Amino acid sequence: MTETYRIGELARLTDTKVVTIRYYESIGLMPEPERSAANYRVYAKAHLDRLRFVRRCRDLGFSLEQVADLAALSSDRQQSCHDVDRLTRMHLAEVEAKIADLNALAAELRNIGAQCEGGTTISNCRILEALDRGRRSA
Amino acid sequence: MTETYRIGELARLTDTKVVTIRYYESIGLMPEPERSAANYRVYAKAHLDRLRFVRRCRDLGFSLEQVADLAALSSDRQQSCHDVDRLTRMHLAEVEAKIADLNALAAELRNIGAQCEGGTTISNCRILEALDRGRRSA
DNA sequence: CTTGACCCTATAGTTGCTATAGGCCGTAGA
DNA sequence: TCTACGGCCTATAGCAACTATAGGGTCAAG
Repeated sequence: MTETYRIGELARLTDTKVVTIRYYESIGLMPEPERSAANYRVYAKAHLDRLRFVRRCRDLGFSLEQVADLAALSSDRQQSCHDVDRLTRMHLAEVEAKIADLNALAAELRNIGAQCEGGTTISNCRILEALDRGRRSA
Repeated sequence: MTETYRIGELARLTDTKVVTIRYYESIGLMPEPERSAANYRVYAKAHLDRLRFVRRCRDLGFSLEQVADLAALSSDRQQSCHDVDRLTRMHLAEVEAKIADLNALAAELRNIGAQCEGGTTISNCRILEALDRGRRSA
């Protein structure tokens, strides 16, 4: 009745590699499952749920530590929602900062790339000159 | 006349940590400098130039491997500029892809965060419900 | 002559996995 | 019955790009 899964099935169901699941277990992010007579890991539905939660958080860019925090929070149903909200906001702020950084970077790369009009040899490559900015005085 | 630098000066001039400079040397990205009688590294202007180039490329998000490629290209002054241009374009494409990813992610986080209107406890936290999407059937 | 800032090497830790070696389990075909 | 195959097991090492630590040598100033 209570259906169980072996590690390979769990991996397929969650689009996770088998080694990654074992890794999550090793760092305490996944609880240790039962073992079969042959010492195979035997997972229950709760493990599948947990792994899906972890993967979804990872897809959203949370670090493993943040995922662990979120998971811990979610299991304490009496607690205030406040910390979850805070974690989410902080993460969003990080993501937005990274986007800003990358946008600036992309602009600069476009700028640098535009210097190259099919120039001839390295000796007068304007891209390298741009990369060298601050190296030679002019 | 030919001015020299010790590793700490080089670090200060390029805003790089001392250990990082040694690390660059260990992976062949920085050439091995002369040594003083006391076995201190003694750098010349060329090393400063090289390190500035490396740091600038890193700031622009190139991987160490890409930096090594760019440096190798830039030293062969007869060669065509084509490869430099290609590397830069490829990198720009990667950066743009990452920006797109992060934008999607930020949108989702904002969406999730908007669910929380100061809800009370974890047991009815809408953020966690959103993170659980796909876990419970409904 | 000792304090303190600097330098040296070598090794281990970080994050989030991935890869490899070496071996057991269970079943299906010859 | 043997054997080949996929799946499972543990343990360890490797990836990027550093950072941190331990345990020591050097050198100029007070």
